[in-house]
Amino acid sequence: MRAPYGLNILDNCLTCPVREEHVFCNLPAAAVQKLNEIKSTAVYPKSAMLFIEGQQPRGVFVLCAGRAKLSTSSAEGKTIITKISEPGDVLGINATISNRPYEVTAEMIEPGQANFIARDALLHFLREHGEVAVRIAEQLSRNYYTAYEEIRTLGLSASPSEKFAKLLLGWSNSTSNGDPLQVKLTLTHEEIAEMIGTTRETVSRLFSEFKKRQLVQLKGATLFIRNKPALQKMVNS
Amino acid sequence: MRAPYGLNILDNCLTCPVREEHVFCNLPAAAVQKLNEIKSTAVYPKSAMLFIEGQQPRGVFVLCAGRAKLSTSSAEGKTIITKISEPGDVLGINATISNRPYEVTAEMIEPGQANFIARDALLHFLREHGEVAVRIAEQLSRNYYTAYEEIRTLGLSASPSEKFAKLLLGWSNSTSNGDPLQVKLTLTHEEIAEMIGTTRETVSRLFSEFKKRQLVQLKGATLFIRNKPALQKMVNS
DNA sequence: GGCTTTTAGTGATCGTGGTCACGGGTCGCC
DNA sequence: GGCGACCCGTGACCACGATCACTAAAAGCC
Repeated sequence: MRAPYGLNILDNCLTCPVREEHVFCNLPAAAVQKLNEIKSTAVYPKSAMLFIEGQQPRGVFVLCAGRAKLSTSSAEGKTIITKISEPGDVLGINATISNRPYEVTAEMIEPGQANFIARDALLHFLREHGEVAVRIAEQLSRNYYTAYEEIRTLGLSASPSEKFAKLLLGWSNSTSNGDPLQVKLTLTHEEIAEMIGTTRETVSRLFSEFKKRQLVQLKGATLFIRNKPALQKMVNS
Repeated sequence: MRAPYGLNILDNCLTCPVREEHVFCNLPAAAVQKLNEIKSTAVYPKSAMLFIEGQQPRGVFVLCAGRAKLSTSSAEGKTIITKISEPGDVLGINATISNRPYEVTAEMIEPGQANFIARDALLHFLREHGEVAVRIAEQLSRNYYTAYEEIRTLGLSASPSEKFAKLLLGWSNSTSNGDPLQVKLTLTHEEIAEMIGTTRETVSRLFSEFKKRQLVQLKGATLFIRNKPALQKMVNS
């Protein structure tokens, strides 16, 4: 069976490959069973919005396939991307737990699939399954540390080149498959600019400069990191 | 009895004036009793460090008197102040709960007093008193939202004047005593600069400019906000 | 295959805010 | 009182990156 957008529907993406930070993985069978009852699965095209900054929290989304960008923007239209979420991530958890409006907008940047768990059902489920509630608390704590890192990056590193280098190193470390020195580029320069708080043109120039300085090399959509120590020295915080 | 630095020692600053966000206020008598057993009180001079960024978490500090600045700094010596903590605030809670190194440095900017609760004792106490654990979770969530606001400020508002206006408005809203249009200035220009990610000189110039534009007026150490709408229009995010 | 739309690269210009330098003011301390 | 440490104000200079403008390339789309 083929879903729209050439995507295979996954029967149950709650039972995902083990990744330590996955909130809903490696749970007791009873909990998984209950989760399957209260979740609903949907397929999303590229550019679909899972939720929008400022909306009342309806519940959480567990990303099964495809990636989503989390962003927030100002009245003047300037946008910052705070995170690129990958399959396994739980989106909207802070807003849902504390019952405040979603603080970010979640938009699919690839076609994908996600499970939705409504707020009421989730809270009820958490009360019954304390061990999952603990996982949620840990996730909240991790979110805080991630946000904190972002503050350090934005507040302490002055130059775009520094932030750019930090972003590249972050990508090379979190590379899911194989060689940590090659990174598949999937974002536009515009999106990269929104991640490091600069402009598209500056990102273009940074790529040129880094290539010229032999720090990186570009083959197709794959970026090879040629001089990791130099990059690390630029970051050096 | 007089403590050093002309400070009265407070017998029990856990029973503080009610402020909604105070984690340890308005607790059942049994919990307060237990807290008093596991806490220890100390007096700190100005510039004393409660804990330092990167240290293993020893426990939490409940600030009773005096204020502390929370800051983080980069290898090159650049520093950002993320928060000015007031009496009643609990410091070091994220690190202590998640057992990661303190992410900030807490330094007294006035002589003061704080209760210390060691990590083990606190965790044991939380297990016995679920209602306090819930308060802690709420506090963690608040911390996240505060951090998130900081990211928006740093990432979205380009100009120092915008961030400066936002800071002033924040102060005027959180003014503890009376008139929200007058603010007691207690930080040096240097510290203000570290809060909005700019330099001391720029802060000086911003004060001059805002005074010239009749936005604010300075009498001694008190700042009067003369044109709040104009300030809000500058922020406008 | 040719069309529009999106993404990338690059030059020219210009403003903002960082940096450096210096003078004056205030507080605390021997 | 006088000295030193720490703040605060302001001018001059300059580099960096935002903005604008335009072309080129690549990617969807009938």
